[in-house]
Amino acid sequence: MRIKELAEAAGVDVDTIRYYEKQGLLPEPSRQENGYRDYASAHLERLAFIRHCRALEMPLADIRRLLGALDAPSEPHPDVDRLVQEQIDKVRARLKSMRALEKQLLLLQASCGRCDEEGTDCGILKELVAAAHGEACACHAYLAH
Amino acid sequence: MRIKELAEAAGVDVDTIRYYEKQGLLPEPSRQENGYRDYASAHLERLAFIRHCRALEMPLADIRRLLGALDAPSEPHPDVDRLVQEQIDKVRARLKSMRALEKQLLLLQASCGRCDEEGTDCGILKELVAAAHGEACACHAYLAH
DNA sequence: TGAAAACCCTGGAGCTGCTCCAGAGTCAAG
DNA sequence: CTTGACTCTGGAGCAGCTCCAGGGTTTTCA
Repeated sequence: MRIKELAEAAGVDVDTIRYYEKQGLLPEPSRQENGYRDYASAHLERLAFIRHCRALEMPLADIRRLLGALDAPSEPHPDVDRLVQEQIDKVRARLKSMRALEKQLLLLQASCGRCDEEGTDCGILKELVAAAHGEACACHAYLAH
Repeated sequence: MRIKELAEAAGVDVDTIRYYEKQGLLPEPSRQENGYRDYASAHLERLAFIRHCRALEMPLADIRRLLGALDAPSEPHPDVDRLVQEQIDKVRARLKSMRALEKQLLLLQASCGRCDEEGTDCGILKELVAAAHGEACACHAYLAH
């Protein structure tokens, strides 16, 4: 399989494949006589695994560990459980702050008094300035990242 | 005010201030005789505004536009409203995918059969491999970003 | 008084996870 | 035999910072 075939099969960019190889996530494939990379089905499997983990927003470093666990199936891999838990925690923290974010933005939007046409006295800008001034601004408190 | 004072007043890193200056978000302050930056309270105000917008996760380019609107209060600024709306849309899309993410991760976690101690037959890894194989995997469908 | 600590400057590299580009080689179709 | 599609490598670019090296300045305190 040449790189473009693999890319299409996995639904990723050709460059991404080469990037994963450079990062040590995908093993170097054998080469054809002309120097082109020559992939086997094992590569597609591994690439699909990586993409699935990425869809779960795991960082590449974590995926590397999972792959290591996959490669040594008979050894204990206490990391796996923890990685998933950490990922869940990350996602939940992010969810919380995104919900606060949405609320703030909606408030902000509501404060706008049709500034598009009038061109003056924009409620949104006023609100942002006031909020930046601080005392009454809750955002900075609970939007900490 | 020297840069560290400003940084502490706004709760940002000194480097971040210099970065904003380089990016044209913060006007260049005057300099003391020794070449140190010398900030006025207007800088603090502007920096607080920027940080507030960043807390709402607006990209710097959008903030630049808002600042432009602030600097020309008598002119019409039809962008402001739209920027806020776009930001709301972004946040909502992200919320949706994060919720799906959380669900997937919880399913994944539930599939683990105490692999930490046994060291073999990790349900999570099996699940990830199976999911990567594809047919029954919903993640890739609705986690598209 | 003098030394050490803490601050400031600039320019540039590093982080993540790709994506894109230049410049060159290879291969198949018309 | 030319055109177009593919491949290779190495490196730059994106966002939004953060950190570092190598130098100068100011403050502190013994």
